[in-house]
Amino acid sequence: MGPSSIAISDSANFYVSSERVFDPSLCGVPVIVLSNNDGCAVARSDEAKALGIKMGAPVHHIKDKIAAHGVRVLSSNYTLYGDMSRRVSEVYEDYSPRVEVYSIDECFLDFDGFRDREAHAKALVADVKRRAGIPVRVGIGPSKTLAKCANELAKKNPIFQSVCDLTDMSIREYLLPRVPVSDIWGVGRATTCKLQNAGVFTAAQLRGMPLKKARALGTVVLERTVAELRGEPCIAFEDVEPQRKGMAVTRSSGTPMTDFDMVMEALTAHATRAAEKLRTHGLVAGTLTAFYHTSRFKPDKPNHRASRTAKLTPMSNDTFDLVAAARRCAQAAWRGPRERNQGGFEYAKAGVMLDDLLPVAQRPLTLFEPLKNRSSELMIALDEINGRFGKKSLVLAREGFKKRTVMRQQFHSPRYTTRISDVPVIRMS
DNA sequence: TCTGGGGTCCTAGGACCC
DNA sequence: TCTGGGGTCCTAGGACCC
Repeated sequence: MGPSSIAISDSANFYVSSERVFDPSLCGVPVIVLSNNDGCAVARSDEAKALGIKMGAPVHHIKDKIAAHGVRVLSSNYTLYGDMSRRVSEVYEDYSPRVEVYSIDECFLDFDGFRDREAHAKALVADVKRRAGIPVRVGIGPSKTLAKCANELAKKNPIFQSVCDLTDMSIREYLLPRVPVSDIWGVGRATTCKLQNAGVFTAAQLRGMPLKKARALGTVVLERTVAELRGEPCIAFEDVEPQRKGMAVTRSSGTPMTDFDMVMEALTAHATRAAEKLRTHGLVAGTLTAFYHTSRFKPDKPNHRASRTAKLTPMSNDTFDLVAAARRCAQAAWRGPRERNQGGFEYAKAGVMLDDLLPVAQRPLTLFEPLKNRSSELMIALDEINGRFGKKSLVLAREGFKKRTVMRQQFHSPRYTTRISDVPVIRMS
């Protein structure tokens, strides 16, 4: 049985807010945080949003704005954000018996049984600000979708002072006609278009759509959304983390990859990282897919997308196994003889995806497998060395020694919370 | 010059089987 | 001459999310 009152708390401009905790000079001024490779803006402060900087805007498209308004630009610092996320959810634990971590900056909270939900939420908002330094907003409702609607309303209307409660029917009657369908959780661009063509523009109108019609127009997902808008919860509260099904490590390359060895260096780095991720989660993978492709933003240049899948038998989380599989895939998909790139392709992105994941303990043994796995000790040593001396201290030679595959991260802030050497020295006088 | 990365779920359609 | 129907499993691709 799920809770009959659900809250969702989300952090405002989470990456920017995290940076501001440790660098107050970022407060009150426009700030953006960039994606990997410093490619585009993935987080913006309110001031940056006010300048018209859009989510996902390529940096080179907005460089005039950045210069003209003195926008502060930061590379993403996921170590910091991950740690701040943990601090915020620790506060949530004090305000709800059940917390579902939904994303790095959002948690669902079981809000059942609190006498004054709004006061409780406001206390939570103040406490997160005090203990973690992060501003959050809370939406409350009888289903996840209505809680999300409430959260949207709290975000967009300062009048709510960071908390909006849609549990009450009469309040829903007043507010749902004011929520556009495009703002509803689970309704994206394609569905918005279909709904509008059918004359459905608001959350209240969508709520009134017959379930069968919703299913025909969309899928079972839209049907669930309609039910949830009516206050009938269909999406479970998941406070135990479900077994993950796949994982991926993919990157755009700073410079175009023009020969097999360059592609293979990137794939080696990604397969290595993927194997590390598997080991941290105590998992093995049964399938590996390697891909590489040219840039979709250069339609005038020769275009090629390559992707191959290999079975990992036995299932594995060993760096050498994964790199070998990635190599087989890359080679099978390579156009022309290895030494030559016959199409003159400039590959812009490469990645490794893993599927059929299983906890190590449940790994099926194969007939000819040695009882003691030689490689696991090697992998433990590898992880320990890289843990102690820093990422990529020890890598496979295949990854290459040249700096060409290193990510561009020009504006990286210090790892304030996880590296003692990064903590700024404060001089007392 | 320079355009992110990592997930989940659903559906349709093909292959295969009896 | 007549040329089924129903089930499962798998995969690719779409849509959506943050």
